[in-house]
Amino acid sequence: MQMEEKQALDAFGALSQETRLQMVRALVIAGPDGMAAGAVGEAVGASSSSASFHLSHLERAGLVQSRRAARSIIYSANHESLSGLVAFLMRDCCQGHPEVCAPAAATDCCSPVAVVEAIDG
Amino acid sequence: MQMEEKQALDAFGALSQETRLQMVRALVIAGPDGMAAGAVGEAVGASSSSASFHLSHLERAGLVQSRRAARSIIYSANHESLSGLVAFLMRDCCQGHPEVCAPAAATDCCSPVAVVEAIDG
DNA sequence: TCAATATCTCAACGATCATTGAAATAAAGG
DNA sequence: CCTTTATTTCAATGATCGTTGAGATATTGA
Repeated sequence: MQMEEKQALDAFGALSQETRLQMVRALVIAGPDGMAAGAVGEAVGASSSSASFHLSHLERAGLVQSRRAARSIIYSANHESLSGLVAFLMRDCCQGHPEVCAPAAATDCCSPVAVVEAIDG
Repeated sequence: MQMEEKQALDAFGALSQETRLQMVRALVIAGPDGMAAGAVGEAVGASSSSASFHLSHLERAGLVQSRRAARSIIYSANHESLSGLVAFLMRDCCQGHPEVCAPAAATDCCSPVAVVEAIDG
C-alpha cells in the first residue's frame, strides 16, 4: 500500500506538466464515471494526439486508468494512487516533524473532521 | 497562502527527479538547521557541480532556501511550500470527494490525532 | 461492407533537462 | 597576500520531453 519512490517520481513527473495536471483535475472532478479521451482533451485544450499522449503518460504513471466503452475510451482518476502520493509526500515532508504538514492536513475537504467522517463512513 | 498552479507545477517538476527528491528528504530530516550544500551533495551522491545545480533548482521552485554561513551555504527545507504542495494536491485530488484522500490524511505523522495535537500546540 | 467516429501510433522536430569538467567567486586562516 | 576550502557558473554534450500531422486501428450504424 506504500508508494515506492520510483512510483512517486513517476507521479511527480506526470503532474509537473500543465496539460496533465489539468487532466487529472478534470478527471477527479468527473469522478468514478470518468470521461472519454476526447472530452478530456477538449476540457484542457489539447489536440487528440496530444491528449492521447498525455493520458497514456498519466496511465503509465498509475494516476489514471482507462476502459473502453463502445467507440470511446473512458479515463478516470486512480484515487488510490493519488492518495498514495499525498501520503508519500506527507511522510517525506513530515519525517518526524508533524508540525511541518499539519497545516496541510487541515485543508478543506480533508480536514480532520472530514477525514474522521470519511473513515467512519 | 494558497499555492498557485504555476508554483505547484514547478514543485512537482522539482520533485520528479531522484537526486532532488532525495535532497528534499535529507533537508526535511535535517530540520531548520539545514545542511551545507556539500553535505547535501554527499548525502545523495552527487558531484558538487550537480549538487549546486539541483539545489538551485529546488530553491527556484521554492522548496528550499539558503543562507551563507562562513564558507558554507546552508540549505534548509521550506516547510511552508512543502505543506502548501500537500494542501494543493489534496484540494486537487479531493475536489469535493473527501473519501479520495482521506486515507492519505490519516497517514503516519499527520494522522488526525497528530494533526490536532500539532495544531493545538 | 462502407463511411463515420474516436482514439492511438509513429516519426520528426525543436525545446528543455542533467551531467561533466574546468574555471570563477567567496570566505577563512596562516 | 596567498592558500585552502566551499560553492557556483559556464559551455558542451547527450538524453528526454512535448507537439505536430499523417496514418493506423477499432467500433458502430447504415
